[in-house]
Amino acid sequence: MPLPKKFYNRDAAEVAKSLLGCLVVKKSEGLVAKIVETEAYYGLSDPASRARKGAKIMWGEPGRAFIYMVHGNWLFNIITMPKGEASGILIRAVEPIRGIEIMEKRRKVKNLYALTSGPGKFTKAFGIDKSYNGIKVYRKDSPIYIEKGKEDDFEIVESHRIGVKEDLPIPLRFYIKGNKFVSRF
DNA sequence: AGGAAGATCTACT
DNA sequence: GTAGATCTTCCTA
Repeated sequence: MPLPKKFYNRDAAEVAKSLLGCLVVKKSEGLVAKIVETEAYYGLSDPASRARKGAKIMWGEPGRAFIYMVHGNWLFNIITMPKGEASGILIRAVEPIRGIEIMEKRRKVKNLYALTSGPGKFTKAFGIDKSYNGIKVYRKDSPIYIEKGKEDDFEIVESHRIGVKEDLPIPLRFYIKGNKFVSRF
């Protein structure tokens, strides 16, 4: 059961925290991974967000995937908040559950922990590119969707964002404490 | 048409 | 830990 659309219709930081422990599913290849690290991005008031540069990003509809290219890497975002806010969540790292062989083949690395421990690594392992831009992650018939994971017991750690030129003074990065697949500690 | 920038990755010291 | 590579989009001439 994918998470409902209204799940994303909240504050970005709230959604980011709720998303930890949830599963990303790519139906066509049977890939499943657990989300272990996220970052929240706000549109207009956020100096790090590119939403302020171009208006193309303002999809307005929560629960849609937004694919963004930087440094030759695709980054996978999910739009949150009601229309016009242009804010969203970046998936920074996941833990592979199913379809590991496919990911390994695509990534060409032998270290399991290097498979998906980074935004660009995750998209490459899942074979995500621009053609996935705008898909609805709350619909089961989408090529990729998010569903609720088991009620795992874990602690959420908050910290500053990574690699951002100009960060906001508040912590907007969230990850599962002690998880080996987090990109940085 | 050209160039700069950017939420990264990898390899090497 | 740090430098260099790499690629697409957007901005300016």
